[in-house]
Amino acid sequence: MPVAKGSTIDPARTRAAVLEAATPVLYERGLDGIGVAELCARIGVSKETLYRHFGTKDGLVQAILEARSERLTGWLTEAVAAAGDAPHDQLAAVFDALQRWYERPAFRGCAMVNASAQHHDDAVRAITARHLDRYLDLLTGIAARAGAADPGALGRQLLMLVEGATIVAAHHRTADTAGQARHAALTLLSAASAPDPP
Amino acid sequence: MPVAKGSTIDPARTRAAVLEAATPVLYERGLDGIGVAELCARIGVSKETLYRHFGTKDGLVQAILEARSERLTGWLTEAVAAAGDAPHDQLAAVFDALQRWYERPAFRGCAMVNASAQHHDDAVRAITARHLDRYLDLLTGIAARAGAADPGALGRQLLMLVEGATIVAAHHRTADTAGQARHAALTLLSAASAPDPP
DNA sequence: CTTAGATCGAACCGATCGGTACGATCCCTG
DNA sequence: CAGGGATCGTACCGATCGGTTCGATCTAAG
Repeated sequence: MPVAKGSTIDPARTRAAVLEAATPVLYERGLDGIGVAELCARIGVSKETLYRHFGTKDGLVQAILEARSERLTGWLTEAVAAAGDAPHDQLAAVFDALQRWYERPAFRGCAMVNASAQHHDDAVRAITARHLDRYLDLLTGIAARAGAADPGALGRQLLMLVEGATIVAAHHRTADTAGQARHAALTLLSAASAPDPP
Repeated sequence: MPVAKGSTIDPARTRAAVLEAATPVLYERGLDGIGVAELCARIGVSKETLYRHFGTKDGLVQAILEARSERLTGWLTEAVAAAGDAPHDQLAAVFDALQRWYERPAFRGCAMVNASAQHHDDAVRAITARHLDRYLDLLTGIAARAGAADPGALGRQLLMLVEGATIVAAHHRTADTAGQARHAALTLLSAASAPDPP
C-alpha cells in the first residue's frame, strides 16, 4: 500500500506514512530479506526521501521497532484496563489479546525478538530489552495486585509464558496456543497468591 | 579454531570437521552476519571444499541446524534419563540443564528459532518445527508419566516455558531465569497431576 | 508570481555477496 | 612409484547491496 500522495507536503506526515507503510513489509520479509530499493518501490517513496527522514536503513528499522513496541504494549495495557479490577480477569485479558494477534494471517512472532535474532546490533537489542521490560512491568503489576508473595518472580514467569506462547504460535499454527498459555498463567497466578498449603 | 589438518584425507571426516567448526561461528555472527569467504577463512577450509560438501550456504546452514537440534534434544533426553523415575525430578532436570546452557558466555538463544526469525526459508522452518516437536515429545512424556489429565496440553505449556525462558535468558542475562522457569514448570506439573480440588 | 523546500525517478558508486574455475599441492591407493 | 581424488589459494563472475547525487516536478508560503 503506497504512501498517500497528493496530500499536503508535510515532512512529519511523510515520515509517519513511510514508517507505517514500511512496517508490515519489513515484518513479512525480514530485515535483510528486502533491499532498500525494493522496499521504497513497495511503499511508493523515493530512496532520497527515506534517507532524509531516517538517515540509514538501520535508523528506519529502529524507528519501526520503537513504534511497534509502544503500540503493542499500549494495546495490551488497554486490554488489561478494560478487563476490570480482578487480577485474574486482567491476566486472562492479556492472553485473549495475544490470541487475536496469533490468529492474524500476517503473524510472524514478536518483531523485536525477531530483529534481535537477525541483527546483533546493540541498538536493536536495547529496544528489545526495553520491550521485554514493558511487558514485565505490566505482568508484575498484575502479580502484585493479586497479592503474590514475590510479584517480580511471578511477573518473570508470566513473561516467559507470553514470549514462549508467541514462539510456539509462530511455528505451530494449529492448536489453541494462547488458550493453553492462559490456563497455565492463571494456574501460576492462583498458586502464587493462594495461602501456603499446610 | 581451524579444521585439523595433516590428518587422513577422509571426505566424511572433513565434512564433519567443517560442520563442527562452522557451527559456533554462524551461531555467534548470525546466518547473514558473515560471508562464505570470511567463514571459510575462520574455519580454515577453502570455499571449494565447503561447496563440494554442502552445495550451498543454505545447505550448510540446514546441516548445522539438523545436527544441533539432534545434539540439543539428545542432551536434554540424557539429563532426563539421569534424573531417575520421578516425573518431578525429570522435569527439574530439564531446567537445570537449560540453566547450564544459559550460563555459557556464547549463549545466544535457540539457534533454530533464531534461524527461523532470519530466513523465511521453508526448509529452515521445517527444521525448527521438528525441533519443537522433539522438545514437545520429551515434555509430553514427562506429563504423561506424572499422570496429567491432558498430557498433550501440559506438554505444550511446558514447551512454552522452555522456549520463553530461552528468550528471556537471551535478553536479560542477570536473574536466575531457568530457576524461575523450573519453579513455574513444577507448579504446573503438580497442579495438572493433583486430584481435582472439591 | 516567485521562491524555497519536499519529493521523485533514475543514474551512479564502491563494496560485498554467493558461487565457480583453475592450477598447484597433498595424500591415499594400487 | 604412479595415478586419482581431495584440498588449497586465488582470481574471477554477475548480481545485489546500502547509500549518494542530480535535475525535474510539485506544493505551500510570501
